Amino acid sequence: MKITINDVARLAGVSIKTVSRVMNNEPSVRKDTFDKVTAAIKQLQYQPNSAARNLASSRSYSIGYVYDNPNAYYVIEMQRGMLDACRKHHYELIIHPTNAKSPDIVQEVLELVERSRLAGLVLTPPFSEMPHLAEALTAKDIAFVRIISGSTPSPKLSNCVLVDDFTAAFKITNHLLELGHTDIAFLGGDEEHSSSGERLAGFEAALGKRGLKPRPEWVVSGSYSFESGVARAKTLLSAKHKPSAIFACNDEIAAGALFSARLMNVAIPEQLAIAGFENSPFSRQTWPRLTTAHQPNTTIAQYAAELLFKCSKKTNNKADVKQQTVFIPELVVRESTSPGG
Amino acid sequence: MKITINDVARLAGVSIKTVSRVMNNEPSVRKDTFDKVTAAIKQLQYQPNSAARNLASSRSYSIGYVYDNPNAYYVIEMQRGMLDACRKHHYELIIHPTNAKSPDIVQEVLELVERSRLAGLVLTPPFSEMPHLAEALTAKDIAFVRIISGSTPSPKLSNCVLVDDFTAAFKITNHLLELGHTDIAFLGGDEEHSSSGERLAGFEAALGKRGLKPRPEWVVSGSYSFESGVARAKTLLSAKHKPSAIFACNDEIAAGALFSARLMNVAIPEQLAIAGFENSPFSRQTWPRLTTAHQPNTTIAQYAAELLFKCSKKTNNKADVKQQTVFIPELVVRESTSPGG
DNA sequence: GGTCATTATGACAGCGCTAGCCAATGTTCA
DNA sequence: TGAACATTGGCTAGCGCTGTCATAATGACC
Repeated sequence: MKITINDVARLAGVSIKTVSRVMNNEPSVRKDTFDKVTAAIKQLQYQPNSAARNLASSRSYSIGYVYDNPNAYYVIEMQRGMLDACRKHHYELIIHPTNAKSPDIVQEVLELVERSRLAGLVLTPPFSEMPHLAEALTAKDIAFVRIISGSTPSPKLSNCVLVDDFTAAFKITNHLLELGHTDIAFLGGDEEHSSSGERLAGFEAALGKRGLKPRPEWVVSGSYSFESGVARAKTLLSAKHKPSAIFACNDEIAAGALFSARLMNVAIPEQLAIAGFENSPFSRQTWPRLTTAHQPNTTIAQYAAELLFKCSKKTNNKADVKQQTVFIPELVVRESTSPGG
Repeated sequence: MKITINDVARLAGVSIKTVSRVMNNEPSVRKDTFDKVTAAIKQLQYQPNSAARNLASSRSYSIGYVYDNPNAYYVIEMQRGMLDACRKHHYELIIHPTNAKSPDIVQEVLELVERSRLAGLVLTPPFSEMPHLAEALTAKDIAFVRIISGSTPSPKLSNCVLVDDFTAAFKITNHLLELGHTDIAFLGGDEEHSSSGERLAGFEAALGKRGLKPRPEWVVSGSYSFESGVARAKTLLSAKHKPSAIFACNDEIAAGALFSARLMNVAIPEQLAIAGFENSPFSRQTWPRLTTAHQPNTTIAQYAAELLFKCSKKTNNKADVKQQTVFIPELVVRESTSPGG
């Protein structure tokens, strides 16, 4: 009942070895041979036995996604993207939620790779921002791709997918400036995340371009949480001189700020414009809905996984992998900054 | 470098086969032999090569989680629980997000099982509520465990983990009744989810026990979304005779209702008590925070996976698997119903 | 103590594929 | 035309484990 490589070989009129060559994208297979085999594979709906492949080649056809992120939407979208890439390339995705602050985190990840014989890893913050983890993986010759905040490709950032938080923040700030706001407050996220710093830099740059400077008391650090947004907005809006707009470092903070504003009878967006970041479902569940920056997480993750496959496949030379792609989150204008949406 | 079954056998002074027996919990291994082998495994930190096991036994050590649920928190918690169980039993979890409404969904799931050689599946709604899927899996002799809404074990529900939405809804309603509310409105979820019906039944039962009946116009169906909560609460609160409490079928609906109430200057909980369901992070990000029912998703999922392992393991007789466990979500009282929390 | 039933253990053959090598063909280009 | 190269097949040999079956150890019983 089960279709083996033998059946494919027979149907295609070639040897097992050649089918294997095709399956593994090995070079030196003529185009027409390749097509014949591909057709046979398709016709028989041949699915290679991955256990046998893994065993024989002593490498696995699965990649790992290590995460530690309270933002469920983010995680779901990331794994969705990786899964899409995996399906295309007949890989499997092994997910591994864990505690990033564990002291043995490096060891744990290495063990994961060994135990599940992973072909590589996709790392998101905070794992992608751990230099010692990257070093350990490199030392063990384990392929990995990092998704990190950044705007300028550099040799140091090889095998990275960059998300340009700077430019996105610049765009959001610019949007607020174009609406006539100059008194803009910035509510940062956790400072250990580089994304928060990048977004602040983008904010400052946009102001600077117009000869403006942020008021120091309006650049308030905190954490990426609803509560943190509530508290900071309350303070800002209680002051004598109030900002006319708030740029929150993510949607949760923005929702918190919005909440405080409502409680204090501040009309949104008439008296106060609020912008978030992420375009999480959350940003559509406030009222007014939040202007935000859309991060195409699924696409980013898919791209990262594809990059990983390139790195780990023997047929590719590693030289061309050093290229870096930069994703720029898009501005999404909604009612929290602009009455019409 | 890599430790194989050979190393363990040598260290324990037994044959490879005996180590294999121990690894697979096969019967007829003497206690002292078992201990010797176990010690050796531990000492060497032996990790069996799953590819080899799969190949040799032509069954896999991985289970699948098929889902289609917009609620990211739910999905994350479920997969977390399954993953915990998998780690314990040296299984792997294959996640498979898909579209439940696809016409070929049964075929798709069957192919997934075949392709990834899954040992079994854990199904959550809506997949767990598809009779034709269950039939197809049974016909193909594929092990699966369903997580469904229900309160009474029955032979029909073999290999099910039940979540007692009825009793939880009863508890929530009772909580509102105890606070003195009698004018309670019910905001339902999507009607195709049996959970919504179960919760309504629990609501009605609690009222009935006190000789009360729900007012028909206060039992409003809709969907499990924020917007649906906003709209329905607005209608309710615009009527001449207003409810003094709202039982929303999930936290999103409750948050929407809360939002409408605030807009209409209805004080929470003084003029209107609101309760949700799920205890999602969402329920802590409103203000006041939501009274809700905590569904221990991670535990439920872990339990379901364990049950699946029992079903699919050859060493167990299937008779004892028919037992059904019922999880009852716990009442969590917060400020949206009771001023002090 | 001997016989038989039972349990515990081991030898051996693969699971379905890949790897590496060499030989046998084309195919190309000087 | 010949040499160099690209393409394919045919072998052999596993990968690390499990299944099957034979064998050895143990126990029960008269």
